[in-house]
Amino acid sequence: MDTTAEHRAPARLRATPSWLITQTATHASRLASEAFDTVGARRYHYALLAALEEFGPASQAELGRRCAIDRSYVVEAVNGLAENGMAVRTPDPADGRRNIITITEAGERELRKISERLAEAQDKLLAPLSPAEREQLAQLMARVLDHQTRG
Amino acid sequence: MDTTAEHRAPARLRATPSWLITQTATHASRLASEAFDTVGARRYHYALLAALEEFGPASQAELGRRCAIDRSYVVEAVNGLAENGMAVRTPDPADGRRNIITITEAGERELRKISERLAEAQDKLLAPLSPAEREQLAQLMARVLDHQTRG
DNA sequence: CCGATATCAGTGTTACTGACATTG
DNA sequence: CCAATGTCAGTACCACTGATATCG
Repeated sequence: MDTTAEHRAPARLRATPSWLITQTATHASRLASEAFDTVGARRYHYALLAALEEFGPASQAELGRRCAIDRSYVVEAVNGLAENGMAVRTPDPADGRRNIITITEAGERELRKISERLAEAQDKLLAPLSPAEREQLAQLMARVLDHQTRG
Repeated sequence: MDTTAEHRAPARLRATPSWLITQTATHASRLASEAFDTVGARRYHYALLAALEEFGPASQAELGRRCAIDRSYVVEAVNGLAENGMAVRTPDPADGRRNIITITEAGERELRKISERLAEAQDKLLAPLSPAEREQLAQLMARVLDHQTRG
């Protein structure tokens, strides 16, 4: 975007939390994408691998629920992971509808590699905030998110 | 999305600010879109009308810079506004490259109407936060945003 | 028959890229 | 010649919808 904002945004926008959030999210996404690119990964790789590592093998539907990714998109995401040998998809012998997705060692290595790069991106994103302020922001955001997903 | 998260998201995700932000932004966008829909408006209507009202007539390039909308998208956005009689596009007599966009009275009425609906959406989004916490969140976000846009 | 699952086809929004002609 | 502007064509990511087949 060539929108190098040497001007100030309208006060109405700056006073609208949803605008601040979506705008900040754009920068967050760009920085995260750059981090993913350095290891040839995608956004959903990180999410799915994190879920598989933390909770163990899971069905695609459960992965979608965990990571807030739509079922239809989980299909493509798992395809990508399987093609790159980061996860394995096998039918569930106990339930003919399900697939069981399992993370591989390569997937676990990839997850750690992505995490390092992503941490650098977080640092760039939150550069102007102190550690305490970063924590505060994360807490507030998590509460808003919990309310939207659970409440 | 049918991802009714009765499960908890992976700790790695919840510890990643960019994930929290983009996730929250998804909900913010949805709530804002619903608000826009009630008055038949779009996201960029609000942004452009707000800039036109606050700073007066402007070129498309300047509107893009103010609102952080790409030039190529401003074209379509202004088309939409002009078709609905909310703004007028005239060539700049002083600079043959530029158009001058001016808000109409209908546009100003529309802006106020959108603002009301949008305020309700903010309330739904930030429901779990106290007024002080909402202010805190806005401040933190604005600082992050300023750092990303100004450098 | 109902509900969940995996899959696929398709839509809509929006950020972004690259190209182009025109003008300063 | 270079920079800015408006415009257009096209890409990519992702949320979301709806349909379908299968299975419990």
